[in-house]
Amino acid sequence: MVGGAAQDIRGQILAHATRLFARQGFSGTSVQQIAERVGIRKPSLLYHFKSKDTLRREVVEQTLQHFQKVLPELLLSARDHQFDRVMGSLTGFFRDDPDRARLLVREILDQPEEMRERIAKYVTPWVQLLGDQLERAKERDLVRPDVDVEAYAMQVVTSLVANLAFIASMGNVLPDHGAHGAGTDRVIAEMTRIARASLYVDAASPADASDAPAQTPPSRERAIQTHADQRDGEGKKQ
Amino acid sequence: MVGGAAQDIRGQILAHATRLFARQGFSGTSVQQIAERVGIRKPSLLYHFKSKDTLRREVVEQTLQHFQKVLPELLLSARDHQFDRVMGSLTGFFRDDPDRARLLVREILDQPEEMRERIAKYVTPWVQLLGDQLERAKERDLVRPDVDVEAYAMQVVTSLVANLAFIASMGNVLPDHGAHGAGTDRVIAEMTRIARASLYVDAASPADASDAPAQTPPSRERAIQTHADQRDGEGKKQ
DNA sequence: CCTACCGATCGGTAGG
DNA sequence: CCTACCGATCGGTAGG
Repeated sequence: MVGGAAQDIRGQILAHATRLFARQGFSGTSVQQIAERVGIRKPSLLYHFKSKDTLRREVVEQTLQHFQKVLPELLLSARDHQFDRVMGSLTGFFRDDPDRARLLVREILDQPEEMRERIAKYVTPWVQLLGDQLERAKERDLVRPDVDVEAYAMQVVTSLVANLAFIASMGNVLPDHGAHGAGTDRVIAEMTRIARASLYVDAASPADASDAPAQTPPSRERAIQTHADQRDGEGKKQ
Repeated sequence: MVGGAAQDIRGQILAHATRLFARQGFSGTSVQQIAERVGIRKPSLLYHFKSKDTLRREVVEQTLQHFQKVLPELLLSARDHQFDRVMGSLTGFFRDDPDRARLLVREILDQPEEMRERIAKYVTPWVQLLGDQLERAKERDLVRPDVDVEAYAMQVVTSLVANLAFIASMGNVLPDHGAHGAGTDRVIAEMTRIARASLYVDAASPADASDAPAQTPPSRERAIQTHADQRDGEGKKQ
């Protein structure tokens, strides 16, 4: 309640700054430009954020915090199964606002030191948690023995962010054959397939009945193929 | 011979511009900064390239032309086998000068329209050629039937460029366990493994005779696993 | 949140 | 390839 309107302005500044930094880059965007979109003067903006660089930091922090807030439920609710669900949710975060992906890629290039720290803070814990789960799945012979679980997890995140950032900027480069025209979906589908196929041991090797917990007809139930086509609704360009 | 020295200056400008654009971005780099490194004055630089934007275009064009000049031999000499060799050479191009990767990523974000055209010109033909080869390998049951060959090829290139650009900027994010500290190799090794494992049909599954077409112990001859462990020397975490 | 204003730097041109 | 110089814009401050 207190300062509700001021909060709103701060939020507007952050929102417009995110958009512009993502699309034009930090040094390609002037404080003046951001202020214009918000509908205030430049010195007023600099009252809320005491420098352009402060604004940049808060924009990035906000994006990563949102990521951190949303990620846990996805990964924790998904054990070693539900592969497509995890991929779909992860993809969804960046699809909901592709500027997030563009912003992160730009920051990696522009502020590498800072981003190293932020990744250590926001991403690495989850990569390690996922890595542990995969390591256990490996012991149960569900995951290929030669997977470098940490590098794999990091790779999936990297591909995802890069792909979404690139598509957001230039659209899909693949020729759109077929009537449906959703090239983005095609890229994401193949990316998901690659991630899945390179992770799991292929169709059951019969002999590991010894190994697998008794309960299961192991490879089939894996729930992994569930939504192989998970994104129908939104990103579609029709 | 004619204008040899002038050519040299032009080349120096291009070289320093590539470096600076890759590391600081286009709008984060001033003409003055480039001129300083070359050891000339700003107006002299603008005699060789009539605007900053012209310089940018030539920098990008030069990088892509080098790529185009070097790629054919790699891909043509490699048929459906020699997977690791192709990946290695492709990786090598960007490893030789990681600024190439950073520059391309930046251009995708900064000049998406232009990059769409350039990718269509420089990359798509090779993606399609590779796609054709993979499609044939698919008919011979070497490649997984569900691979989207074009999307796959594009994905491999995208991952490669993104990974190298990120590593060039921030180094490796993975904890360096093991004494040697070559985290880059580890990332590239896992990226290569993912690309290979998600492409080829897996090693013969003994008991699924029921499932598999009668014909084949197909997977053995594949020549594909040649260097399946090409990261022994370097990337291994030991 | 504003007007007024700062020094610094930007890309680029004139003119030789 | 240089000196000299241009108008425009940059991030930011003073002061209210």
